[in-house]
Amino acid sequence: MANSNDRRQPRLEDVAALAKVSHQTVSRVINNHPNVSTATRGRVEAAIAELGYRRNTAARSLVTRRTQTIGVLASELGQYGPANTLLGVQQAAREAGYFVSIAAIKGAGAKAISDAVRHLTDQGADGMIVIVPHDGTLQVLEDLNLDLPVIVVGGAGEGRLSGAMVDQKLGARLAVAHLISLGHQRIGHVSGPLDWVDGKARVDGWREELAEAGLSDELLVEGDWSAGSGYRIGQQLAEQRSATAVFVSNDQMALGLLRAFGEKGIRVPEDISLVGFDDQPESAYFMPPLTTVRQDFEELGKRCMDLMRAQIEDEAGSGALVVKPELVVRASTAPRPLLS
Amino acid sequence: MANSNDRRQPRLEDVAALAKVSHQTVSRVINNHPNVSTATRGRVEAAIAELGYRRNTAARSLVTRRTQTIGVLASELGQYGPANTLLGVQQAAREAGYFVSIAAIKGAGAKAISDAVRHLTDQGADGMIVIVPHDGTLQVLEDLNLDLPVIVVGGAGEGRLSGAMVDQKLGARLAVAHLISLGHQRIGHVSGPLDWVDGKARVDGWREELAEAGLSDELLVEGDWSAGSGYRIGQQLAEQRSATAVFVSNDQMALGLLRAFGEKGIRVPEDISLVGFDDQPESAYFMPPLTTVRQDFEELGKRCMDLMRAQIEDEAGSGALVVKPELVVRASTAPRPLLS
DNA sequence: TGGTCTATCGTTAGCGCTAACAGGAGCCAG
DNA sequence: CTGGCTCCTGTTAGCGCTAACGATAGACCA
Repeated sequence: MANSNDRRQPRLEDVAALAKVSHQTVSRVINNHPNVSTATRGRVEAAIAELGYRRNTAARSLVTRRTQTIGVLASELGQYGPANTLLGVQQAAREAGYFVSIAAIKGAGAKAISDAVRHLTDQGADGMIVIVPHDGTLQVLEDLNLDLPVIVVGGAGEGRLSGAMVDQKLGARLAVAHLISLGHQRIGHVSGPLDWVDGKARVDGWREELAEAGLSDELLVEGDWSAGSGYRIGQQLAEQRSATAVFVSNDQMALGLLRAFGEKGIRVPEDISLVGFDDQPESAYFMPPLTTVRQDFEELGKRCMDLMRAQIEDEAGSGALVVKPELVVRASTAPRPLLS
Repeated sequence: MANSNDRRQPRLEDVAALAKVSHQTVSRVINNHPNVSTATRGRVEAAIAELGYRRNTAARSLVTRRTQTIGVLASELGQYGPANTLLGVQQAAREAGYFVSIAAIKGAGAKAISDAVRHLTDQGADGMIVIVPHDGTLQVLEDLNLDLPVIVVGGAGEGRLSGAMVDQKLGARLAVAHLISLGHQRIGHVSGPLDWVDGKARVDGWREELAEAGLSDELLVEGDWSAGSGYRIGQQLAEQRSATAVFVSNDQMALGLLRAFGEKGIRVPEDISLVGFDDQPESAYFMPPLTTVRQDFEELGKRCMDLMRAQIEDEAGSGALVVKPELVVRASTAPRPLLS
């Protein structure tokens, strides 16, 4: 197939020669400029196809000062949520003709963040999407005062740094409302770290729903998102026995609670009800299957990318910025036990 | 700080003017060429620092025909293994001064793959790392006959397409050997899809270890990696009751089995032992905590990136290509029950 | 002293593309 | 028939960088 004298990639000039036009006309065809006659357009397109021409991105970037690259700054990429958000971003980006370059960071140290940001700007990223929903990170980014569009996934909407988000507060309220509707009155909460945007928002939602029902919001314990922290907290809660239901800020911690309760002989949902958050695929196979709040991370990523595109191309943002979460009722919740 | 008349990014020329040398000398300093006197080098570096100069990647790529970008082709990026492999790749890449651009695909259709590959080559990737350990994918890639280095994570080592891998067969044998050492003789296997490289390798390991012990390898069921498939298969196995131990090809399917067994009143590990594969962080909090085979995905990604770098820069590959897995014994395995 | 060699630095060309301008053909009104 | 317009196409310059070659000065040896 390939020409054995395989010199190198064809360039505009080669296409132009074959189509008997100037290289500029070929450029016009590629970029969909008007004012190209149908006839020559056809000849050019045929030549492009024949040579298998592909535009050189570096050359184009050099002159347009655009790389068509979106940098994604992410921590915890190994986790379900961030990984799937990245997936959504990538998909939307590719459809829109953008490349996605990633920079992962461990922890949220200022240096790690600025190094990663620099890495992305060195590549000439046209914009940056941040999947590090951690207060400290936002502050560092704010201070860096970048001169390119920055979208923060789940961003708080305050200041310049914002983006699409899942309505965390609503999700939390759905969970708590579900528990209240089952008759529970002492509803605890195992939160994520409180310096994480999402963690805090879920606490707020839990509080608000309780307040409206006139219930107490005393029972709050802070975890670190990991199953291990859920396990340790579960052991404490098992000692106290002060709640009949717990809203847990993610499914992994809920798994930890489940095991701690199992070991202490506390039955879920007979003795205590549990609601998680995220709806990872595995959660349907916990014992018992976990009632949880589903958030569509992929959709979230897509929305963020759409927003990014609107900013870069100076169009009006189209889609809604808030993704609605959804309660998925399974078997870890039941009516409040009579005694207790 | 910044000059209020903030024109644009400084370029070589600006640095050169400030340091009173030619732009070429600045280029030499940046690229660590020899034959630059210490004095001028110092002046140039000072000028670079003062202006905050950063080299323009597009311009450099245009002339060097290198983008310093590694494309990562991945499916199932939402899963624990691939996501963490990507993490390792990214980390090693950044340390080596490479950018990482991703293209995710759903499924393994030939068109999806070639579109993604084209997307990466359009960006001018210097090399491609493939995290799609699926036979069909490898075939498609082979047929595309790309003229850039391609590293396949977990690659079979056959033909051009290979890369670093975790020794899957060894991992499977560790798992089975552990079960045998506990006295089990009827050891089943729930495999991953058999057209996945890893899935097949684990079946082979299971077979080999059984054969050496003179045990039967009749009990093989194919899953699809998901917890759901594990659940369905678990229900079947619970009916049959033909094995005292099952080696499951990943932790998620093991979770499904666990739940199916739990529902049928089959106790793990008292009635049946279970070994998983992967050692996801959650597996320690299953009920019971899962004995499994740990593979270090991040290390795997790093090794692949090292290999890539060696290929691009024409050095001898340094590190070992095979990462050793490790058996993690927890509570889902126990000696063979006496009756049965 | 003169020639050669080496270390250091400058000059020139060009990577492949797009923006800006220039030019020519066709059309219409006066 | 001419001026001015529109539509299409070509020519030129330059994005910021590195490779290749040229030039200069000092070192070193015969």
